[in-house]
Amino acid sequence: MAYDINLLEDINQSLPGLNKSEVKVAQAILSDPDAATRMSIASLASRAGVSEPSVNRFCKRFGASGFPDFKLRLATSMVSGVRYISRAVEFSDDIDTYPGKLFDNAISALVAAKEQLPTGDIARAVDFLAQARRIHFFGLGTSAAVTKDAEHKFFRFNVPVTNHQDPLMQRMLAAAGSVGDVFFIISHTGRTRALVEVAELARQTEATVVSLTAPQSPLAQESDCAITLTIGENTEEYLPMTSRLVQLAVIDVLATGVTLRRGERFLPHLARIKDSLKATRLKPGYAESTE
Amino acid sequence: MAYDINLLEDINQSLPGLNKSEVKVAQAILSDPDAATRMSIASLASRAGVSEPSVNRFCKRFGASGFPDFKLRLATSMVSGVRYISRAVEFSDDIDTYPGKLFDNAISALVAAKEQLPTGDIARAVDFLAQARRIHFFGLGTSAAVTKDAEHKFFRFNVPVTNHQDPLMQRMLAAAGSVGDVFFIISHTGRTRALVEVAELARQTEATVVSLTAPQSPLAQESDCAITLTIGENTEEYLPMTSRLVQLAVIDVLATGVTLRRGERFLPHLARIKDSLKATRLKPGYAESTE
DNA sequence: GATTTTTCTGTAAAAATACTACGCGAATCG
DNA sequence: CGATTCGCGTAGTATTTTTACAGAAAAATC
Repeated sequence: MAYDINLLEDINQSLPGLNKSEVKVAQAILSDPDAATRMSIASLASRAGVSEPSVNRFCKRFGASGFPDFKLRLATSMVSGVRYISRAVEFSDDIDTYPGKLFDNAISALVAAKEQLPTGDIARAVDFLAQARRIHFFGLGTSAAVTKDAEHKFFRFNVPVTNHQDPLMQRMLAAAGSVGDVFFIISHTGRTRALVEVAELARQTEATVVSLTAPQSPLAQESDCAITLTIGENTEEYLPMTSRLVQLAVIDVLATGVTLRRGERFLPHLARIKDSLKATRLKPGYAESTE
Repeated sequence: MAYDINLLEDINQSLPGLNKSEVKVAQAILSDPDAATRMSIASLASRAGVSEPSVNRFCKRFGASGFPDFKLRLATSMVSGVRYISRAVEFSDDIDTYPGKLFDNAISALVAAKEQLPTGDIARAVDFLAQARRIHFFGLGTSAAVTKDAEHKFFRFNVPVTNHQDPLMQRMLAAAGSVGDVFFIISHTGRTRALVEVAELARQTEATVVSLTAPQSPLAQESDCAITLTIGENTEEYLPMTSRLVQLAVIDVLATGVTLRRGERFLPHLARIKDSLKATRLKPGYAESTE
């Protein structure tokens, strides 16, 4: 139901072009939007100092079918509004505020990513990965941690997996690519020269280049299959945060895709890998995960 | 207004303990929650095959003041675009289902973690980290990728940071700990013997042990400061997923905490680090992130 | 197994809420 | 200055929601 992402913003912006009574309604809503979602049309009218039909007209002006519908939109747009915007950490934030903000940002990044998942490309990437004879995960900087995680997931599929941060190693391996080699390159910007060049080198061989990066970036263009996502990394921030989370989630999706492709008979294999860790644990109580 | 984030999940879970007609209402809502937010109580009642008061009672049972209030909650709880119900991936899932499920799981893990954040422990951990003379990030298995990320964040604070996956290196460093050394140990289970032993070794020195792990785990008990979270890693799954995401988010929180502690005069330093990457990019258009 | 008690559920009426039609008054334009 | 348009509120109507109550079903007790 693609409602307006931010109805409040809309109201605020159209404030100048509104009638006298409509302005009153707008102000009443803006002054306490949360309360507005729980009021009856009568209460809101009296709080704004106007008549009920004025409120109703106001609602219709903003595309709602009536007052209840308007309240619904207002409520939903506020949730998403909180999620999508204005959660930058300030220096004045204390311990009770900034952790929540950071989590909200992370959550909204995932929500946003979920909505723009390029399913087709993911399916193709799964194809490539499932059939790979060998997989190389390459990334630099922050994305290096993601490739490490990817390595950790994919070795389970009984495919040789490498993971290099050294650009020279990356180049050599890329140049030595052959049929069945998949070079999986992760770069948030898709503009890191070293990685784009690796992609170019690999393309000149028979190998396949799959990337997880930004749309229309040089890296995406150099790839046989590019999974591209626009992640609103808060540009104010000096520490990169949300992009890795999304990248990791995508890696999860790909690993799961390959698992599904392998079918149920593959589960015992995964279970064996997991069980192998039991002995490393104190009190074998529950030994669920790899860590 | 802290509504339940996952009203749908709530409904789904209380399904067994409901009356006959309430079950009907629940099913009607669950089958198309989006439509339910736009229906009148009469339509919903007839669709569910019950009377209007039954719907009303149903709403009140879930903490709403009445039907309109219930619709509001339902709508807001759904906005996040997340069907918290989905959960486990099935082998019958296709490309259009399982990615969404995985993202939903990731999102709900973060939401859950956000609600149980041990703020006090986080504040103490930030204290330790901000004053550290040296920081060692240790983890094994999946958590190793997280420590890699942590290393990547914390070196920016001009503190020597190490990150070892080799248990022997970990032990030696731990044994050599001294005042000002912080050993930050990440383990989802908190029962990995090698890591618990490292914590013990470090505790015997003047160093500080901070851990990110499970509540009441041996590792948590061996720590000067333990950030503990219960993360519902789906035990059916054979690939660990959500725990790393949460761990990464917590690392973000800690890094941000240290940044805030350093104050605004520290920003230019971070900006310089970021700028240093510009030269590695093609078309210097926008060079926002470390990757 | 019958009876009492409790719990559930629907009917119907009352209350609350939202909408429409209409008309008055102010602003605008000729 | 008059005519027209537009904005706004009043009052009535329609819709929706809630409450009160009573019958039916289920559970508990004897």
